[in-house]
Order: sequence, then C-alpha cells, then structure tokens
Amino acid sequence: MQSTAKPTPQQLARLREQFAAPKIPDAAWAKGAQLFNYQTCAKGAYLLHAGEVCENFYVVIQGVLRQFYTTEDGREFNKSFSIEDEPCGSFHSARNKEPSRFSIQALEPCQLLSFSFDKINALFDQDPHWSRLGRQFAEGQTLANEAREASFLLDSAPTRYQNFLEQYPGLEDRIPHYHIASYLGITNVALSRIRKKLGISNKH
Amino acid sequence: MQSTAKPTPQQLARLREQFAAPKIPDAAWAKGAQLFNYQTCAKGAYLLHAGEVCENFYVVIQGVLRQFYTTEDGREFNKSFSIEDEPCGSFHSARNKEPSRFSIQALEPCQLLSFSFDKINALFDQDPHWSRLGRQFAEGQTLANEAREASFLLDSAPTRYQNFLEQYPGLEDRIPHYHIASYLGITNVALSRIRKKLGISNKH
DNA sequence: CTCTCCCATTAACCCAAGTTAATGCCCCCT
DNA sequence: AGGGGGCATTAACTTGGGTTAATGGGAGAG
Repeated sequence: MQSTAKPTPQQLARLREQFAAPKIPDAAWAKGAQLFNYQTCAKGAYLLHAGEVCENFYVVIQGVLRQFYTTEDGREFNKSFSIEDEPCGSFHSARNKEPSRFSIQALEPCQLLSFSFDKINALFDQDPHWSRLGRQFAEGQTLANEAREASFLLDSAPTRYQNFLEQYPGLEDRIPHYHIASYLGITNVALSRIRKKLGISNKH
Repeated sequence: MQSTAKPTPQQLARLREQFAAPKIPDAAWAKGAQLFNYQTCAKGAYLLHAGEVCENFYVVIQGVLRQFYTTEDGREFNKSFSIEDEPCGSFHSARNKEPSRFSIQALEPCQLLSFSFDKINALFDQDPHWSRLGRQFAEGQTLANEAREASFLLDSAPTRYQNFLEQYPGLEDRIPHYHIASYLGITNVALSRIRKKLGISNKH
C-alpha cells in the first residue's frame, strides 16, 4: 500500500472495456471513473486483514492477490485468487460493516485500481447504469461461489485441480504450489502426488 | 404439484412477517401479495428438474424440500434443504433463463406458496420496497453459499454434521440420514460412524 | 561463486472415509 | 399376523489424503 494517484486514461479504458463493455454512456461512465485511484503494493502486503471492516475494493491491473481464511490454530485456507482484470474485496463486510472473515494479500508486486465501496454503492443507488453493473458484479460473485460449492461436493481433488488450471491459466507458474493446494482444500504433499499421477512435468 | 389456489390471509401474514417484517407499507405489500399462489405437492414430487429453466419460486409453509445435483453417473448430491418459511428456487436459472444445474424435490408432502420469478422481478424494478426485499434475498443466498464454501474448506466432516444439526433443527428426524450424508459430501456409512463417535443415540 | 532459504518432491506411516456386503430393526401393506 | 421394503448400523477391506521428515533443485544475496 504505497503511492496513490489518479489512473491513466488507458487504465480506465481497460477497466471500462472489461466490466462495462461499450454499453454504458460516456456521461454515466465518467461519474464512476473519478472514484478510482491507482496504487501499487509490494509482494506480501495486506490489502485487508481478517477482522477489519472492508472499505475499499480493488481491481487488479497487474499481479496476483489471494483471499484466505485463517483458522484459530493458525492454518490458512485460500478462498480465491484475483489475477489481472479481476475484482477483489469483501462484499459482505463492506455492505454490512461487519468484520471480514478473510484477509487479502498480494502474492506478487501489484498494480491496482482501488475505490471506496461506499462511494460506488451510493452511485449504484443513483445511476441505473451503475446499478446494473453492481448487480452484475454481485451475481458474478454468487455464481462463482455456487460453482465452487458444487465442485467441493461433486469433484475429486484431481478434478478440482484441473478446474483450477482452466480457471486461472498460467497462475500455477506464478505462485507457490502450496497456495494452490490450500485453495483446493488439500496439502502440498497431496497436490504433488496428484500432479505426478496426472503426468504433469515437474521442473526439478 | 396438485391444486393451486389463493393463499389465506393467515398464510400471507406469516410470509410478510418472515420476510418483510413490519417495514413494508400495506400498499406496497399488497402489490406483491397478489402474486402468490398456494399449492400442495406429494412426497417425492419434483418442483424443478435439472436442465429445465426455473420459472417459479417457492416458500415452504409446511414440509421439506431438497435441492440436489445429479452427476453423469447418476449419483446425487444435496446442495441444500428448505424447511418451513424458507425460500427455494434457482436464482441463476430464473434470472438468465438458463437450464438449472440442480433439481428440487419434496421429501415430505408439502404446502407451498409459489410465485412467478419474472413477475416478482418486474416488481423489484418498479417498487423500491420490493427492490430491497429482492436484494436482501439475493444477499442472503450469497452469504449462505459463502458460509458453505468456507465450511468445506475449513471444517471436518463431524464439524459439518454439527453445523447441519444447528442450521436445520429437528430435520435429522424427518428425513433419511443418507440425504444428510449427501449434503455433507460423505456416504451414509461414514455418517453412521461419525454419529457413533459423537455418541448420538441411535434408535435401533 | 557459494551459501542459504524457499519450495517441490518423495517416502513411510497413519487415519478418515469409500466400497461392498451382511444384519436386523421398523413400519407399512395386504 | 405375516411378509417385504426401506433404512441405519456394523464389519472387512481398500484407497486417498494427512503428517512428518528427508532430499535436492533453483534463485537470490553477499
């Protein structure tokens, strides 16, 4: 969490392309665009600690974040990752002003767009274009949660690993494998066995 | 799926109490109340088959429903249960007009209030009171999904079983245990072992 | 260039849960 | 009253993943 600055026009254009497509009129877009800030953070830095109320949301320009739960005995379980062009933040913490159940940490040095949840939420109530964006975002989150819930119920660990490879292309070469194992709900040892069984080349 | 009739005033009052509390004005409530129908269905009956587009939502007056995924090889996994005063339906199927990934089935003879998703959704767009109810409903769903996802990641099977007992009080005596096992992501044999270890009296 | 730390792999052992199958209770049906 | 189906339990065996620990490669720091 270092510098904060206005984003460049290119960064805003990319954001608009990703989330709003060309659907939103220029005037409406401008209302929200001014809420975004550009910032960087170091590898290992925390954007949110579990127990805090989430105030800011982020969109990744460059880098990887992880969102993870911590148990009482100190073990960590990765809830999800956010790579380029993906949003990140605790919706329920921000909406209800409750402590977040999970933390957010950078796994690479990151470039981010950040914005205040309350301000964007006020915009959701004001402008129908932004209201639609907000609803789409919430529904996307729900859909992802539901898919992951179903995956735990229906799929074996090797299948979940292959789902991960499809969902986050290239990510396995960017972060330590034990983070992936934690995301899958298994240990790094079990993941290594699965990779061997699947015949995935190890770089040893 | 048998008879269809108008609900009684008592049924509507209970629904309003459960979901809208006293917050919603009479006039606004009346706009939605007329959309509800009373219907019954037999034990074992399907309210939605996986692959169909979900058109109707339900609130349980009396009985139990299960929502479950079916795998290609025919195994079933219970996604959730709906008991008295709980809603039920596939939000994503209804919203996006996509085939539902899960089925809905009655595990007891049921009394239900049913309503068209499209009609209530139109009301969400029209009336701010109903818009708020809709958003609260969606957020409740998201919260439940997230809690269940976290539970699969963080909790052991015995812990998940105890969570189930708290979340659905009395339900374990109303439905076959293999439905509970399926909900927990384990077999009926494993559930029986867990119950023994926890010292839960069996009625044999 | 070498030392050191980080991390993936592998082995050995253990436990939880899956699979199959037998047993027997309970309840419903006739 | 008798018969049968549905269901929970239990046992025996297998399998997948956890735990611990040893090994060794790779990358970065000095």
